[in-house]
Order: sequence, then C-alpha cells, then structure tokens
Amino acid sequence: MLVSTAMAKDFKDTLNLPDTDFPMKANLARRELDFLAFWKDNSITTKMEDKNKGNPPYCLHDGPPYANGHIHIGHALNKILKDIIVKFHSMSGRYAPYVPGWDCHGLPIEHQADKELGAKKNSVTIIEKRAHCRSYAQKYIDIQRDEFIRLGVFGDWTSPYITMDFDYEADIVAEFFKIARAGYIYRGRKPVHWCSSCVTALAEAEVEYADKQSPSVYVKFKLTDDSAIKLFGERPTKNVFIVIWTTTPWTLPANLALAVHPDVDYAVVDADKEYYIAAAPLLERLVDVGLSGTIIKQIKGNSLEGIRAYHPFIDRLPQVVPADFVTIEDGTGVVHIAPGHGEDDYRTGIKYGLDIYVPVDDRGKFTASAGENLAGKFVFDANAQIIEILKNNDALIEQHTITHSYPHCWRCKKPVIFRATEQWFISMESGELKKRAVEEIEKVQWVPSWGKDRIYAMVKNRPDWCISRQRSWGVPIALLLCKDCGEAVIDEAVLDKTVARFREHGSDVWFTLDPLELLPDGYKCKKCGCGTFDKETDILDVWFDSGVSQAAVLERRTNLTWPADMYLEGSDQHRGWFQSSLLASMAVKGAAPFRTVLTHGFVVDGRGKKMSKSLGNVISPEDIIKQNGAEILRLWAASEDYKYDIRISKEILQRLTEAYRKIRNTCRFLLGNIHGLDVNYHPGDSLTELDSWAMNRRERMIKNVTLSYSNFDFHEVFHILYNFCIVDMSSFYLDIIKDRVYTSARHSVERKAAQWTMKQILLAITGLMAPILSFTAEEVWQSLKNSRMLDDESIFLSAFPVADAQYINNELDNRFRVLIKIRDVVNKALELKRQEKFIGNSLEAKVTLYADVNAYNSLKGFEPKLPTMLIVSQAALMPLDAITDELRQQSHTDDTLPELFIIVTRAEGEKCGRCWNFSTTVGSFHDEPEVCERCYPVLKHMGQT
RNA sequence: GGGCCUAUAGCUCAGUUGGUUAGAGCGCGCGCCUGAUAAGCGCGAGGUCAGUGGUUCAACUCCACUUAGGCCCA
Repeated sequence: MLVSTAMAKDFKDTLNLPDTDFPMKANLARRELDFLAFWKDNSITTKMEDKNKGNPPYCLHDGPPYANGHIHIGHALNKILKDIIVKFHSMSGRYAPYVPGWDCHGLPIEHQADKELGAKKNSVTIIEKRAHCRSYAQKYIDIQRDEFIRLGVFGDWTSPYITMDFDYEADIVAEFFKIARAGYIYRGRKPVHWCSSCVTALAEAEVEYADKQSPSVYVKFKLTDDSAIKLFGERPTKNVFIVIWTTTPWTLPANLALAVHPDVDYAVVDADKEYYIAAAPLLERLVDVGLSGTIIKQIKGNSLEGIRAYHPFIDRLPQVVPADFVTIEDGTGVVHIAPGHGEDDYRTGIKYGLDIYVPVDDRGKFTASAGENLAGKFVFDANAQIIEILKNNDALIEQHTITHSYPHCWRCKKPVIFRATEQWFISMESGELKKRAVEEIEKVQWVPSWGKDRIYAMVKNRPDWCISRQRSWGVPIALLLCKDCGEAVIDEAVLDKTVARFREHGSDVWFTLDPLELLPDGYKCKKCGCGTFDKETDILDVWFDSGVSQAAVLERRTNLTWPADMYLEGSDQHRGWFQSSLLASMAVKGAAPFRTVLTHGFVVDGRGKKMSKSLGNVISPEDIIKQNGAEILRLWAASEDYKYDIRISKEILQRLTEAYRKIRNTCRFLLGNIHGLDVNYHPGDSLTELDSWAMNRRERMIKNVTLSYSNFDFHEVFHILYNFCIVDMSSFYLDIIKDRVYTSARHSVERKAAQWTMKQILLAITGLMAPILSFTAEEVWQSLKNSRMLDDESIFLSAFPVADAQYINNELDNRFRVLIKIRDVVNKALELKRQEKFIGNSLEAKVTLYADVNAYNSLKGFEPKLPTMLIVSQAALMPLDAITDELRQQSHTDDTLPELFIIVTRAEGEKCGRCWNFSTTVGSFHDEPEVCERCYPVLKHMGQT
C-alpha cells in the first residue's frame, strides 16, 4: 500500500467561509430577556409609534382581560395576534398606538376578596370590602402586565386603561346616564336565584347543586266550558282536565299559564269519569300515576293555544301557550308557568304579556296576595298545605316524593328559590335599538365572515339587557329614587354632579354621600312632588363597564380614534364584549364602535379536546416560555389558522421549534456570508441570472406575505416564509452559490453580486418575520447593526419590506421552474448512483443530458452554468437523437420528464484540493499542483487586492 | 335540545366555478457530506380526503343524515 508522505495541503484558509457571531443556538428563554430590556430601555415602542405620527392611524382596541389569575394560553394567543397586527401596521407606516386594558369589577373578584377576608367578610363595611377587591384586581393587573410584556407584546403598558380608575368609573356612569336620558332604561322584574335565608340574590356562580327531596305532584286543571266546547266542537259529556307535573307546588299560587310544545301531539284520554289531556308520547309512563284510558282525540300543541282552564284553588283562568322549551323527557308535556318563579316561565310571561307575579317576599314567605291561608308561610313549608288544598279541591292526581339535583346557596347551603325581583334594564325596543343594531351589523366587516351570522342571530333573539346586579364590587347604578313613588331622578344637573363626584373620588363615593348633596335646594320629585330620595344600591353588569370602553378609551384618548379599526377577541365575545360594545355605542352614538371584528377560536389539545384540569391536558404559556421561549409561542400563534380551534401539543411545539431553527439558521448563514460586503455596494448589472431569480423570488415573497398580513392570514405568512427558507434558499439558491461565495476571490464582482443578493434577502426575511418572530428579527437586526450594515436603532423603527417591481420577472421564473424540475430528475439519477457507491458527493459526477427539443431548448440557455446549477463537476447537453441504444439502456429517465435521458459518469480529471470540483486542469499548475484553473488565479492574486 | 363552526398524510397547511394517478413543508426511514456542523444536501415510504347515503357522465369539492369535536345558549 502506498502511503503519501506529503500531507495534502489544506486550502481552507484561502476560502471565504461564513463569519458571524450570531449564535446557532437561540437560547431563547434567556436571550429574550435581553431584547425585552433593550426595547424597554430605549423606549422602542414609543419611538415606533411616534415615527408614524401624522400618518393615517390604525386603531386596534384592546378587549380587556379580567384582572383575576395568571394568563392562560388563550390570553397569550389573543395578545400575540393583536401584537402581530399592530407591528405590521406600524412598520408599514400607520400610526398605531396600542393601549391595553383590564376589566376589574365583578363577582369573581368579589368572591376572591371574600375568600381572603374569611370570617371578616360579613362584618366589614362595603367600602372596606371594595378596597379589598380593588387591591386584589390591582395585584393581578400587575402580574398579567408582566406576563404580557414577557410575550414580546408592544403597547402602552405604563398607562393602560383600567375599568376601576376613577376617570373610567366616571365615564361608565356618564355613559349610563346618556342612555338613561335617551329613554332606554326601565325598571322591571326578572327572576333570579334567591336565598331567602341570606336574603340576597345569587349569581349563577354562587349556586351549587345538591340532592334535595321534593314533592312530585300531578295536578289537573279543569277546562272552562267555552274551551272544552272549542276543543271538541260540542259540549263533551265529561269534564276535561289538562294535567301538569311539578316539583315545586309552592309556585302554583303564582301560576298564570300552561305551556305546551307547539309540535308535540297531545292526547285526550277517556279515563272513565273524566277526560285528561297530556302529551301523547308520555302516556305510557303516565299510566303509573293513574292516568290511563283510551285515547279519543289527538291535537297538536299549537292547536291548544288560547285554551283556558280554572286554577285549582285561585279565582283565575290560566291560558295555554305554546313554548319551544317544553320537553317530553318527563312530566306530562304540559308545564305550569309562574313567570315570577322561573327563567323559562319569565320569558314565556314576557312573550305573552303576563304579569311577572311574585307572591313571595324576600324571606321566602308568601305575601297577602297569595291568600289568607298561605300569607306568612315559608314556601317550602307551604308545599304540604298546598297539596292538601289540591286534594280537597279534587285537583291532585298523584303525589310522591322524589330526590333530585336542586340549586343551593353556596354560603348557607340551604335550597334557593327562583324569585323575580326589581331589576334595571336597557330596552331593546326603545328607539328601535335592536333593529338598528342588527342593521349596523351589516356594515361591519366580520372575520371570518360567519361571525356576522352568529352575532346577528344572537342580537336578533336577545331579550332586554338586564344591567342590575345586587352585589358590592362594581359601579353603582347611580340614580336617586323618589322615596314615595320610586321615580328616578334624571335631571341633567344632578347627573352631571354625580359624574363629577365619581371622577374626583371614584365610585366609592356613592355609598357614603347624602342624596341631598346632589340635589338642588328644595328639589321635588317630578312625578309625585315628594322631597325625599333613596340611593339605588344595585351595581352595573360588568359587561356594561367594558361595553363603554369605546367611549371611555377610544373617545377619551386623543391618540386613538373612534370607531376602532379593529376589535379582536375569541369567538365567545359575540355574546360578550362585541355585543355590549355595539349596544352601548348604538344607544348613544347610533353607530358601531368598530370597522372590523376579528374572532379567533379556542385553544384545544392535540386531539381537539378543550383544556381542563380534570383531563390534565392544560399547557400554560409559562411552561412554554420556560422550555421553548416566548418566540415559539408567537410562532405557534401565527402558524395555525386561528379562525377555527387552535391545537397545541408537545408534537406541535416540537415541529415549530424545528421550523424556528431552520428559519434562524437560514438567517445565520446569510449573515455569515454577507460579512465584509461594503454597506453601500450595489452590483449594478453584475447579478447572475441565478441572483436575479433569487431577487425575483424575494419580491414575490414580499408581495405574498404583505397580502397575507393585510388579510390577517398569518398562517400563510408562516408557510410562505418557511417554504422560502427551505425550498428557494437552503436547498437551491444557497446550496448552489456556496461554491461561488466560498471560492471566488474575496472582492470579485461575482462574489459580491451573491453577497448583495443575500443581503437583500436577509433584510426582506427579517422585516417580514418581525411582527411574528420579533425577538429573532431584532437579534438579526442588531447583528447587522453591529457590523455597521444599517443605521436604524431597532427593526421596529425600520420600514416594512416593499416589493421592488424591477426584479419581478415571470419569464425568468418560468425558465427556472423547468430547470428545477430537470434538477429533481438529475438528483434522482445521482441518488441511484450514490446507492451503488459509484459516487458520494455529487461533485464526483459528470452528467450528460440527452434532451428532446423542448428540454434541450430549456437547458440550452443555462448551458455554461449547468454544472453549477446541478452541483456536479461537469454537465454536457446533447440532443436526444445523439443517444445510442446502449446509452439509453444505462440512462435514467422519469415519467414526469420522458423526453430527458440522464447518464451519470465519474467526473473527469482530479478533485481540486481547494474547491473540490473535479477538473482536468488539476495538476497542470507547477506551483499549485493540487488546484484547478478557477482556483489557481484566485490563489495567485490573494492578498493583492 | 337550539344557533354558529370544524373534520384532507404523524404535525401544520394548500386544494381555484365539481373534471386525469389528492399537493407542500416538516417529522419518519434510508443515504451523502463534514468548508452552514447540536448544521447542510439527496432519495423514499406515508392519505377509503371522519362515516353513510344521495345528486351527477364525473364528488375532497354540492345535498342529507351519522359520528367526533369547539364556542354560545337552553
């Protein structure tokens, strides 16, 4: 065996290899903190806004998260999407200040405060309790603010809007007063959960369900003669009864109607002595309670409308009404309706103009209106007595005791009742509010488009807005009510004074002030002339607080505009904030506060299931930031189509981390290779065709990415950028030009042409990705800045890339499309030879292409560059008819290009020790026997210029 | 139970007014390179387009139902 005694000369130092400090490993979790500090210390957000002052504004109005608890993944998604939009528009030259906000009042915080107060909660004053709520909310504002900033979200974090600020509270009452003065406000009754032991209304969240024993009674209501005749067409021979089932006999004194399902068949059963009416599908089961006999007639529920029956023990004629909520799950298919004592009952009552009748006081005792026998009796105790009355009046068919799930008070654990109480409402009919709101929905752009159908249906079917809450932590419904007649004072001077007080002292002032302080001397009720007034103690629904942000924030702040260009929230807000904002705005201003409303779906796990503690599939932003960095979270938010559910899982994050690395490495490679290029260098007309093609691809990418951002299709931005890095750059352009960039003379025009092209591409990628990959874009930018390649202090103070039309070249793009297709087939041919161990590196090969006239012509234009483009040492182009049968046998061809035959042979000559291409000239230079004809002159002139 | 929405390779997405063997990138498998190196390149295998039925010469695409899932309401 021959062993060469002379070591092969190492030419590595004579090459122009990439040179950069930009690390391959991002170390995001730690490095992100440096960029956050950089942005903060240099007020980049403010500068980004100020740069565009005077330009057309773009106002994205933040929907306030609730100041309770740490942020979850949904918050992160929402804020990141907003940030992407704000940064895109800012970089594009729009004046786009972003003012974040927090929603602070409401029950959940009040509950937390109660928890912290413990036993003291019942002894503290309302002012003390509210102070506790305030500090609780403030604590979470500060926590969430830090968490949002950590995501890289730019915004006015030093002066966000906070719904418990005195000014904001004053604006809430001011808007409420405007609505009141415009005549939308009225007082009515509505059933709420009521704890008669605690003597208080309970919110849904304060109710817990537990088993309770209740009487189960079947009660018959005798039809009036007129109704019986109407039903039978003649006077029936027996009395006719309609049968109901209830587990709350105590609500029977409040019964005003009987509901049937409009589409269900009801049967008249001949039970020997009398006729009974009940839902036909339920008859089989009703046999058990003694309701049996032969069916003599069937009627659709609809046809029973208007039938009247005698109340079993009160002088009253409840009517039959059709209602969709009636089910045939249990009971008789006929539901007894007490509008003052049930949600469905209430709605039915409103629909048919029934009285919202409540013969029960706030301690759960019957009032005189229920009759002498019952007055003063506690409702649950009265059940037995009522059953007794039913029996005596022969109205009871059957009774037993059942155990069922029933709402209980979470504090005293006693069963609660449903009881209508006085509430304040915003009327949907007054001033045609609902009609106008529905019309306005048409004028707004909804993204995705079905958002319109959704909110349209919701507004169209919604009842009047109940804005009363019987709680402590909120903005009072600051009205003075006449002690005698209850009329509210809505004199402008009084209301203005109230607002001024709120602005100075906050809404706490309401609980301490004397009504006389607000009233002019000797003020009398406009309605009854009475001179004494009470303060309303209800507070406003928190949806009202945030619903007026369009006034308290957009109108207040001079740097923002009304209406907003964009509201962007989860799709649950079609019922929430979008609607409360729309209604509040319509009532006062007659127009929607937003031009575009964008909704995103909810975050679900990898299998599409919602996240829940019990399923154990919750992923927190904090964990992702720690493990992968906020940048990966941002990439995640951008990479998926948020219009539907957005999935997150270990695998998804893994894929994204890899995608991130690819994008990062592409940037790093570009950075390394443009090293040494003069800042002002311009290649003139020295770009190679390949460089021009790369520029052409760059401009297309800019165009497409810009369009996708404009349409809020961020997942397209991600795919376009990512594919550009992989397909156009890494595996094609960059792979090919490595040879030129590494081996050409350092200052040769051909090398600089490639460097300049790479610089343009890097700047484009960096700018395009900045709204999404903000940390990394800044990192690249700072790296360029350190090498004095550019001046702007931050990527966010630079302009968003703009496509340069001069580089768009369809003809070139099409020619390269053919080349790339041919290259794919050549790669396949090379791969086969590689598997045979005939070659390793593709530079060991020479390819000969036998092409028919089409392919031949396509390739002819590339001919001298073919080895470069294919990354082989030699490439020969031959007309197809020059191929022999023998060669055809050895050739490779592919179905996709049947007109092309490829022969792979060993490259001719020896491997150049410097550029690794094979060449017959290697060995012909006496002083540098190991290099080829391309490298020889480079070596000779090295160091000269 | 009602309203709105979703279902295309392991993952993220394309799939134009219904029109050949359903595409991309990643991941995976195999290999190359060792001058982007905790990188880079190549090749390959992956899909009853959730299911059933219908309309049509033709359905991932249109219609109905079913299943699974999401939001809002009941």
